[in-house]
Amino acid sequence: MSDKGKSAGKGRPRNAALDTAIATAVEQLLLTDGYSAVTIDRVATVAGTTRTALYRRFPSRVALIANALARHFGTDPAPDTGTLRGDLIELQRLQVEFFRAPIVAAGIAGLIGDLSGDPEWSALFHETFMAPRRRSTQAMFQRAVDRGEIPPFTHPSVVSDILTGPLLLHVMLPATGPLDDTLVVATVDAAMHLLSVDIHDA
Amino acid sequence: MSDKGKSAGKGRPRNAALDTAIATAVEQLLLTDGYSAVTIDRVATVAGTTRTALYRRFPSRVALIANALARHFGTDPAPDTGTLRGDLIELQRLQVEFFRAPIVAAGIAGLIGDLSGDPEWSALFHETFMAPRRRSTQAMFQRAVDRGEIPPFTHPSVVSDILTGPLLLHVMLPATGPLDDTLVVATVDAAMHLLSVDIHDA
Amino acid sequence: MSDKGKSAGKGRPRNAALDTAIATAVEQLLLTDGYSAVTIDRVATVAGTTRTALYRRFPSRVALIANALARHFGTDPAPDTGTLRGDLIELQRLQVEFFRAPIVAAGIAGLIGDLSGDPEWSALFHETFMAPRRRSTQAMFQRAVDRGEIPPFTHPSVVSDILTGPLLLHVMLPATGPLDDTLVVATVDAAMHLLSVDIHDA
Amino acid sequence: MSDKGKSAGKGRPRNAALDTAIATAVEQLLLTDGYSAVTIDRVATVAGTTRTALYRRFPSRVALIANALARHFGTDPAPDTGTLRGDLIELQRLQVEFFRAPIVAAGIAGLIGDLSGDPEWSALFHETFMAPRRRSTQAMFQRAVDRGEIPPFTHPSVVSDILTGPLLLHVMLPATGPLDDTLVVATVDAAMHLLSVDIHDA
DNA sequence: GTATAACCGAGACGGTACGTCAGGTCTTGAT
DNA sequence: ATCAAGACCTGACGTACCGTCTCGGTTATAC
Repeated sequence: MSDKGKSAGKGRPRNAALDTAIATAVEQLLLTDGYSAVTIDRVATVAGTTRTALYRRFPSRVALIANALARHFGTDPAPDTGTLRGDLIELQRLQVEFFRAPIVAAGIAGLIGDLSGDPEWSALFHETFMAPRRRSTQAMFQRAVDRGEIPPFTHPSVVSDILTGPLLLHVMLPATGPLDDTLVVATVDAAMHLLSVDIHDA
Repeated sequence: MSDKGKSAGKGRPRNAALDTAIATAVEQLLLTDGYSAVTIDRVATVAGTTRTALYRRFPSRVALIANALARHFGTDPAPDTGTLRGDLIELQRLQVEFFRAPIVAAGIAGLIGDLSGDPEWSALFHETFMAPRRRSTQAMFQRAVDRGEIPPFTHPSVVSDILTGPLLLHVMLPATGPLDDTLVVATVDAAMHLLSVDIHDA
Repeated sequence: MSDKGKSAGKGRPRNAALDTAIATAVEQLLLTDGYSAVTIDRVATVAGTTRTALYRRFPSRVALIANALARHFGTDPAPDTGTLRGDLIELQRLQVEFFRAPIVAAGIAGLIGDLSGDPEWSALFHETFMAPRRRSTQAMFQRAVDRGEIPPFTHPSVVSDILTGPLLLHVMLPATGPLDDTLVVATVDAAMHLLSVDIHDA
Repeated sequence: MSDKGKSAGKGRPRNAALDTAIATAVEQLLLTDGYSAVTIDRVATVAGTTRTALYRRFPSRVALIANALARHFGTDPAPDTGTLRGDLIELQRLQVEFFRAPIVAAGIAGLIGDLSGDPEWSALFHETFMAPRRRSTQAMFQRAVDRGEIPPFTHPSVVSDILTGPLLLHVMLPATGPLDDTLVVATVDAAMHLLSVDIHDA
């Protein structure tokens, strides 16, 4: 999502302090003044640098913000507690942690909004923030099948939707209330049910 | 969400043809060029009028677009088929119909993104697009309780989240795939389960 | 310069109170906020009426302001003191009185500026504010010739220019200093000299 | 009157071609369509650039036009012909040349009008266009005094008023007729007279 | 006494310009 | 190759005027 890791050795090296100054500036602006306040100009000013330096690192405003959110996207290994329910609870705990991070909560709606309409960026966003968790979720299901906990399931992605969708809803529309533990339990519960019965039996 | 219906009789009346020309222009731009193309300037040009006429009707770009989406928000009465499952299926059918409308699909992500950070607008959006359906859903649950289909339930809003969240996820991130019937059935199934058992039993 | 005096008897008569309210509003705005503040909207608001009523009286903003200044344009008869010098002194006194009126001082530069480029309006302005005094000045010169005070003069208009030009300069460019009596005496002096000698003798 | 000559070496230098394109555009619009046609928008369009580039150079429309006129303001040294009369004739020739320049004739009335009410801008205008000539005029008088041509004079500025005022009057109100040589001779004549006699003797 | 006509208030309408802000690119001199 | 600085074009923002128009309602005179 960024251009980091360019320095191949030739010319003047990147100023590492700038990298962090920029990241800090983005976060600060996002938290204090909201998504719309995160402009290239203001980030540069707050970071004490110039537009040029920003564009050398990020190709666009969206990339800049996406990168800031990505820093808060845990790369924890897929949970493997031995039971499906334990795995799911842990998974949701991780997801909630991500969505509840103030920077994520402040930025994700605007980011998705700005992405919408551009399939390329949209796909990249999905691949960065959604796909990894979805993939580890699928593996989790497979382990449960292998253990005999649940029967083979033919529509695993809808379960991911039910796990993630309600969380996203709460993050994007704060008027729906806080992202609390009741939601974690309920989504896990629902997922367990869908995984236990064949969907067209229901 | 708009200023329509203002005229108390005084002054020159609004040109109704303009109202529709504007709405049409918004839809057209949204569908052909995407959310970011829906600027006050372009809408005015396409509608064959001026910025002034737009600002007379809508206080901001957000209101303009929200109004266009609201036109596609069905005000159908809460479904009442006699059975909880039938009600839920019908509810989801309505929701999917709304989210699948090309204009809604094209505009909702950007709209929610632009709303984020402004609690007032955010609340208004929620009240306009989310709350009505949520309220009729609660009534639906109550009827099922009265009929003895399900036990009293203490967290009805999480069920609404599980019904709506996954749909929103698919609309906003097209990379997750189309909004198909599998999702309808799965969400209804999950909701039925959550309503049948007490949540902390699960 | 205005449309006053229209009432031919038939319909509802003009509200005379509005006429004065408008004139007062123009003067007030001109004096307190300057020429650029005298907009149709603001005048209407301050006068407690509407644009419509203004446009019924004046065809344009310029006419509105010109009318306000004209109210301060004395229609005193051409002075006739018996001597040329006495006449000239009196004439300059009248001119200074006009140019020093706060409303005139505040409005004339802007008015002439807005007129510039439109020969029709420009001619009307000249005819209204300049020509009358110029004509009575010519008559004054003729009386002096008849009395034998001065020889016949072939370029009387340049004398008018020398009498009026310096006053206008001071009104339009306050940085040149106040419009004081020294200027009156000097201009009269200069005019007397020009009238006494033939110009190509000098 | 402008922001030119800013570059201290840093950053991308101003595009000099733009400077001239803008000046040309202003002159063209002023001459063909008049003062009121000289808007930021139109100048930018005609100059083939953008509003932004204009605002980078001039803080306002007034500054833009003032700058265009200033280009036609001769910086010729104070005339020194050896005789007061010769100096005055030469001075008036220069003034007439300035006021008769089509751009000046087209723009000065509007410019002074827009300035009126803003003492700061008004003073700057006076300092730019009026004061230099006035100062060299004072020096001219002093030389004549030194030569013994005229007695010491205590109100030199009124003579400047009489020299410039009538010219300005003719430029601003074309209905008073063209700015011809008769006016030059008459104003010089009047000035000579005022300088030769003590003013309160007259 | 009832047309008719001009007024009044309110406010919408198409235009045009304003001055600002943002995005993303390019150019310069210096490190 | 990086950095700070800043110019450049593009395009949108929201506001303010202008002068015109269309309403409903109100006086007046004139038939």
